[in-house]
Amino acid sequence: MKPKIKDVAKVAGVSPTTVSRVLNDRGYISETTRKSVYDAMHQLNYIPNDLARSLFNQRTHVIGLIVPTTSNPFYGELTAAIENYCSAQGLKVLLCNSLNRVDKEKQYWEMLRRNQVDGVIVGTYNRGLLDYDGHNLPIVAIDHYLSKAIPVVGSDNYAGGKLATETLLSKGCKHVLHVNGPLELETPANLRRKAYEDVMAQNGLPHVTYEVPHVFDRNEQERVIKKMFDEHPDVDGVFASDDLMALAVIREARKRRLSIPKELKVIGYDGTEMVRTVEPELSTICQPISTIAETSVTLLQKQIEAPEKKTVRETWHEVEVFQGGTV
Amino acid sequence: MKPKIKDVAKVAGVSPTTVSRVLNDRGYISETTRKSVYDAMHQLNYIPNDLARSLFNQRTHVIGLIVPTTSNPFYGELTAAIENYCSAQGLKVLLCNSLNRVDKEKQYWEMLRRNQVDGVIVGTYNRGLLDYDGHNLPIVAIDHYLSKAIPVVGSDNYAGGKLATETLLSKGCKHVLHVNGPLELETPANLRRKAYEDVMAQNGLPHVTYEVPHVFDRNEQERVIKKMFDEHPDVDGVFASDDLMALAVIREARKRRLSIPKELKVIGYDGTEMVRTVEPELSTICQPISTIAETSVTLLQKQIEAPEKKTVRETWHEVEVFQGGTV
DNA sequence: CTGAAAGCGCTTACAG
DNA sequence: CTGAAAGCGCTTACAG
Repeated sequence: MKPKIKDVAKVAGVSPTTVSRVLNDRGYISETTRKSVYDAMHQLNYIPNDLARSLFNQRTHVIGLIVPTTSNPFYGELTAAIENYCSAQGLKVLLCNSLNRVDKEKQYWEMLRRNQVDGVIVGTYNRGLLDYDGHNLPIVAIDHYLSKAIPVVGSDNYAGGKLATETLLSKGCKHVLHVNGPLELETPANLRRKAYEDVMAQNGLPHVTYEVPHVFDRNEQERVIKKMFDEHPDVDGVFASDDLMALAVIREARKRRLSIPKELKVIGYDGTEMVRTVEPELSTICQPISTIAETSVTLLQKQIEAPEKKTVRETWHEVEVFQGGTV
Repeated sequence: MKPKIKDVAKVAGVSPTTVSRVLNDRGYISETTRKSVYDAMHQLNYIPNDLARSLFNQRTHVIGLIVPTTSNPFYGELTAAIENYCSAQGLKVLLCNSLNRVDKEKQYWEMLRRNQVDGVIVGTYNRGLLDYDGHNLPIVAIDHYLSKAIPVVGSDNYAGGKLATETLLSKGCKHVLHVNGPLELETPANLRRKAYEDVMAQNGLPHVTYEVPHVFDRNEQERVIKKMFDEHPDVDGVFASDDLMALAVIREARKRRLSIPKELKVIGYDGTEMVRTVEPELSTICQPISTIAETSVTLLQKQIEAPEKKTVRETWHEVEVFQGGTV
């Protein structure tokens, strides 16, 4: 079967200890034995068993990544960015698509622990699911407040919401509405709404937010958007809390024969490569996905290396407005 | 630190052997000891160490998944579908985004072996990268021929290409062109082109295929598409080998003030949820992504359970045409 | 510079 | 019905 360290040792004419030493480049080894060990490894096509190493070292170099689903372009890109950065750092990622379902997420947490992951990056939130503090597992959250102790990374949602709203107003909108996903207070994304409301208030304008309770439900989204147009026939600007929502708004607007950006201006949030490719017309607030990915991984690594050290609690990255043609 | 089986045994007043037995539900255990073991496990908040189990069992229940990148909607959805089905089967997935780079893919293969994965699902191909036959690792490929022995799963590319081309012709197109990705012979996706050529020939029409050599390069894609329009001003139908390409064609057509579908008809391939949501107008050939995902996992599991048994070499799933408004 | 021994946390024959 | 022992493939003190 698969050659093990013992086999390599036999071929090289040394002890397993020595083979392990050259493998890990630890201690003094004479050049000649080092060479003969390497030769033996090549000859046998030896591949170390990371399970055994991890068991001993109490370190797997595996992290868990929990996202709602890689089907969503934002999370698909975030996942790619995180995994890529991890692989450059020698970290491996165990992927978990929670589908925002409590039962699935719970199961994933247990699975990750059983597999002794060194840490986990979470892009979901299920209230009260986990005793997030009563653990000793390094965790970094993306755009979700899990607990007082867990670092959060994301785009500067407040600045983004402000930028979006101000962009609409600066283009002459008078009646700006906002569509958002589920308004849980734990989501920093909620700051997008807050910023919208603040800016509107500062300009002496009323604000109205429409909520799509179940985020990946297309029909419900459509229903809410229709309602929005029905209740506000005079709307001239919409800030959608993500690009898919913005595109849905645009589709509905077209059905109603509203010309964009003349009669209605629309701006989204996220600015994924995907949406930018498929619909370059869409004006949006771009999140720096790869920066968010790198920061999350780096913060996680710091926690892994030095669990006792305090880490930065919140990291918000700058956003940019992308001027497409819908604003 | 973390409680181990020994700690549970001590609390329950039994031997580690017995704890292991109730954990694995193997052999006869009296109800009373079973209960006391469970109680001890709860009390200590015991979580089994899968590393140790895997080391002994020579089975990790982890598989590797290699895709170009989850940023791409097709692979993002495929990844989600595969991971989901896996998790329902008690399998975990180690994600690898190869970015179609030989060096990365090579590194991933080694990583997966070191981690003792039970098998791997591959959605990429790098010619001659691996001695695909000189291994004993269960592998399933998605839409790529890796070697004579490795099962391939995908959509019925030939039928899809035929359907696409026939749809265009049936709508009255006379001058149909085809845009495709890199034309490696190893890709069954090449059958999409073959089908296009065959159908055109059967109808006594000339066929011209444009190739975009580097698949995820937007600029190059644009360049090729421009060239296509320049060289064929009389084109009235385009079959693009994937939806993103089709959307790029449509964008260029709009720039050239061609009205769709009146003057130009366009049909794509893939039919991801994403594109269907963002651009429901696009007519396309839909691949049954979740069926492909399930078949791949199932085939892999069969190989894992019974490595000596022959598996089906090729599995092609039916496609469907989606009639949007671009055809 | 190199090796024998013990141990990472689990499981499974083998006894009893 | 239950336990002591050996072993999965590695690594690291500890001797020499």
